[in-house]
Amino acid sequence: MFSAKCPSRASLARIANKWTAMIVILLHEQPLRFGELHRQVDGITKKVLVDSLRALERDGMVEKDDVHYRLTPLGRTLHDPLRALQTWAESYVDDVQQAQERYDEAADNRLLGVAEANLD
Amino acid sequence: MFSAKCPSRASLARIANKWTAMIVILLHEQPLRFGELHRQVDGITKKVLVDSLRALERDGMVEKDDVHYRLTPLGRTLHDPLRALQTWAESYVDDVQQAQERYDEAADNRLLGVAEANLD
DNA sequence: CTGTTCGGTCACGTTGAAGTAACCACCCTC
DNA sequence: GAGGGTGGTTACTTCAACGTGACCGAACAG
Repeated sequence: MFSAKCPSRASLARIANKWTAMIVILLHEQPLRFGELHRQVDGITKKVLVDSLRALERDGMVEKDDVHYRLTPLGRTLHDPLRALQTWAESYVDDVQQAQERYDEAADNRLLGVAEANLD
Repeated sequence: MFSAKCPSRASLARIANKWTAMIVILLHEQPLRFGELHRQVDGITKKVLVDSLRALERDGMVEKDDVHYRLTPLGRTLHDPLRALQTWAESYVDDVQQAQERYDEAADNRLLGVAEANLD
């Protein structure tokens, strides 16, 4: 798994990505047309949405039935793990932001310290 | 959450990434030194490992105690969701690979079909 | 039959993540 | 005090992801 050429690591790289997560979570609620997906995943460009959907189709997670994209059975098994990630992100945003502020402030203080030292 | 400027989406983007997943899973077993991490995460370069660890420290998920990197309490809450992703990847690699082969073969056949049509 | 929306494709250009290699301070040993 | 391992930093390059805008065929609306 931690070996560079292990296919399960490639597989992890494919699913551990924000577009995959958002698309799978949206399609789990209901099949959607291209345009509906495009509107719901705010800020995604057509190109990136097309590329993401093609990749998900290739990996057997999404299929297109006429005009609607829907999860395959394989894709449905992915929903819970990805949903858990999303839930984590929503639950702990604040802690993450506070940690970032503390870290950046500490970095600023270190820079100030260096500047003061240079004044000596 | 699906809004482009929502901070929880930024947060999701940060944790939904293969290096984050591998590092958090390894550090959950035990604190590790830089060199030990570097050896276990096969194929990662020093630069990328340094960058990833700095980002995780900034986000308050990892802290460095003397020479050992360890998960913070916040980082520990991330383990289960990421572990679930890893488990999924290991469980379904074969299905994904088969889907890819089918998809690529179908694409080849479409190309052949076009070539035949051109012969007419 | 004209215009419009939908679901793309194509040909770029730009950005950000990752690779490469050289260098460095610190510690340890011998 | 010379040499090796550890834990980085720095500068430069490469590559994949993403953005942009123009175009296009099919469907449908008027």
